[in-house]
Formats: sequence, structure tokens, C-alpha cells
Amino acid sequence: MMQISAAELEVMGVLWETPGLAASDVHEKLGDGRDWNVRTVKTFLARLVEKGALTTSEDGRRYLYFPAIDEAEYKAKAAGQFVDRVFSGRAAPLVAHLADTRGLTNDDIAELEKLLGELKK
Amino acid sequence: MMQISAAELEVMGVLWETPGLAASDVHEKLGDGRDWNVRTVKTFLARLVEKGALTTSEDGRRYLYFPAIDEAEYKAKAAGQFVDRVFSGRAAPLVAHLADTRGLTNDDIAELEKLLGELKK
DNA sequence: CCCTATTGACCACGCTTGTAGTCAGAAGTA
DNA sequence: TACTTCTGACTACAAGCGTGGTCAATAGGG
Repeated sequence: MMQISAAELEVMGVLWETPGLAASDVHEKLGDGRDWNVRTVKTFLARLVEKGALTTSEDGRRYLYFPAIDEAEYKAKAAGQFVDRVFSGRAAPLVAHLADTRGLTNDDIAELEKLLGELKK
Repeated sequence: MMQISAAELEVMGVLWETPGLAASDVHEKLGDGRDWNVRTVKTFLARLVEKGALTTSEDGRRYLYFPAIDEAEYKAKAAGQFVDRVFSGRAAPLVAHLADTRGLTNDDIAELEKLLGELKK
């Protein structure tokens, strides 16, 4: 499973949320804030298919796109790679940094505590 | 503050740990596992200087390199960007994924709990 | 039936990244 | 002094990435 770039990942995000869209639908759903030309989006779609991250099914003269890789699995791997790359594999400092500069909300903290509670079992 | 690539970040790591090294020293310290040609390392150093991430002081006919950006600050920002990019800004799922596939150690969990305890204050 | 909008296929292009090679000068070595 | 070595400066070059243009076919609107 190859590397997915930042821009490509946004496209994947749309299709993880709503699989089976055509290029123009993806373009439209990205519309908010993201001001890409349709052709740019199509390039990303083509590259993602080439990389094996998407599959297509024909629908008349256009394609519908479907994720070929699992979202949770991909993100877990990306998180692992990031922690390795930037924090030498140690997760705690990452969270510390996030807490420090992003100001985790009380909800975030509660969620993490719950998570840790489960992990201890 | 521009983008620092994965390879460049490894070089920064060496200089954050030991500021004021010459190119050949950096090369040597990277030696373990990292099998880059000295010239490759020099390219990274030059690019980091160009990007403003390192400064130099002359030492005879060579340079000594010093970090020009703060390690904690950089990593905090990188963490924030990563969470935004991959997890839509939500930290908790990130930790969940890490816990899931990387198996946080008991020490990690203890450290995180302590951290959360402090955050609650 | 003709024109326009849309679609996939292919192409372009400048920037970054990883990975070094070349070159000319200085410094140490025989 | 002549040779090797090390240094920074500059150059190279393919792959990946962000961004979008061209083209030929087709489908839909008037």
C-alpha cells in the first residue's frame, strides 16, 4: 500500500464518508473551502486508482469510485508512522504536545481517560 | 517556517540532540542504520540552512550547524498539522488508533494518565 | 438535429525530495 | 614539494505532488 499525499487523502475522506461517487460529486463535496478545479480532482482520483487506494465501477460513460483500503486501518498506520518519524515511536510526548498547543477540550480529556481505563484492563 | 521533510527531520534530530556539529559529525552520528553518503547529508544540511531551520558558524574552513527552530515547538506544530490532516483535528481517535495497533505499553498508559491528571487542573 | 457541457485519457510543468556527482581550494602526509 | 583528503559550492536527475490544460467522444437541452 503506497503513500497517499495530503491532497489525495482529502479525496479519500470524501469517499470513505460516501462511497460510490462520481468525479463531479467528489468535486462538489470538496467544494467547501477546497477550491480545486474538477480536473485536479480527477487527477487525484486517477492517481488513487493507480495506487490501489480506490476501485471503480463503470456507470454509463463515467466511473463511480470506491475506497479499496480501510479507513481505520490506514489511519492507524499513518499514526504509527508519524509517531515513529517525529516522536521516535513514543506516543505520550505526542499527546503532551497536542495538549499543550491545541488545548484539548474537556470532552477530549474525558474521552481519553475512558480510553485509558479500557486499555488498563 | 517552511516544510521539513522526513530525511531532513532526522538531521534536525541529531542537531537538536547535539548542537554545533560539523557535517561529517552529523554524518557519523546518523551512521547507525542510516546509510547516507556524506554528500547526501550535506545536501540536507544546506537545504535546512536555506529553509531557516539551521544556522551556521564558521570554524576554519568548515561550518558548525545549530538548530534555529525549537524542537518542542516544531513537534507540537507538526503534531497539530498531522491531527488536522488525518483525524480532522480530533486527538482522541489518534490515541485510540495508536493504542490499537501499536499496543501502548503500561508505562505509556501511566504517563498519559499522569498527563491527563495535570490537564484537568 | 445541432450546440454545449461533461467525461475519461493523456499531457504539461514547476517545485520538492532523496540521492548523489563534480570542482576547486585548503590542509594534512609522505 | 607532490599527493591525497576533506570542505563547501554548485549541478544533476528521476519520482512524487499540486495544479490544470488538450482532445475526442458522448449525452443532454433546445
